[in-house]
Amino acid sequence: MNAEDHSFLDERVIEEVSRIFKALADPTRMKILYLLSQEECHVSHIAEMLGMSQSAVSHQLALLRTLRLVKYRREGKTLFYSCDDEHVISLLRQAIDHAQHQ
Amino acid sequence: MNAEDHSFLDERVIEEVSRIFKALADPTRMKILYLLSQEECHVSHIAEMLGMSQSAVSHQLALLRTLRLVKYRREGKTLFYSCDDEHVISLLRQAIDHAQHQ
DNA sequence: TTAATATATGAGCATTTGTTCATATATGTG
DNA sequence: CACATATATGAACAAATGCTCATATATTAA
Repeated sequence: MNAEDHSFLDERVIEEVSRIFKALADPTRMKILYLLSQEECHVSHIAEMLGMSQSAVSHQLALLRTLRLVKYRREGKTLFYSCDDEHVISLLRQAIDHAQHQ
Repeated sequence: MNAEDHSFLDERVIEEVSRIFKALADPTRMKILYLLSQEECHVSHIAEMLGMSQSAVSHQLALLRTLRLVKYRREGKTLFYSCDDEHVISLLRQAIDHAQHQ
């Protein structure tokens, strides 16, 4: 097969997919996304559930926000986060299912 | 929701899924896997197609081998690599499709 | 055996990443 | 207003990552 016969990937697509997989590749972010796929959570609840500092969780949420994988709503002093990309959750679920059944 | 009401993930599963997504998160490895999902390739062919050094490609192939995402067969001096995990290719394809249609 | 070719691998290095610590910002309360 | 609470954010730092360069290994041919 020669180069011209291949279906190549657009560099933009490669970067976009890379960003998504990078987001999913970190255990902390995986846990956060998995948690948020089950219920809307406020920041300190996530921190408590994962046994992590508020700061560490907040930094990771900022990253997930930048990637538009999560969104939030404010209720007084509290911010409630939830998933904002069902497709990414679907990828995560599939990978988890596969890892669990092997 | 309390901690005991959650479906938590086994740490082993989290690490396993993290390894898979880390493998997919790098543009070079994505390109290699995508190429190998289309055809069996020898190392220097991959290097040429991706415009990368033989060494860089070989290092990444070593990593993908460790994760059992690729396999190879020898033919003389040449090693032919191919994909060894259809599920991971499926995850990659889905992510690519999604990135392409948005 | 010597040389050539294909690939693998170790060391080194610059960049990226994920955390902590300290502090800033935003909202609500008295 | 002052203060408490919830969250965000910048700086710093250690660890992980991906490449290059030099060299090792494996196979084949002369």
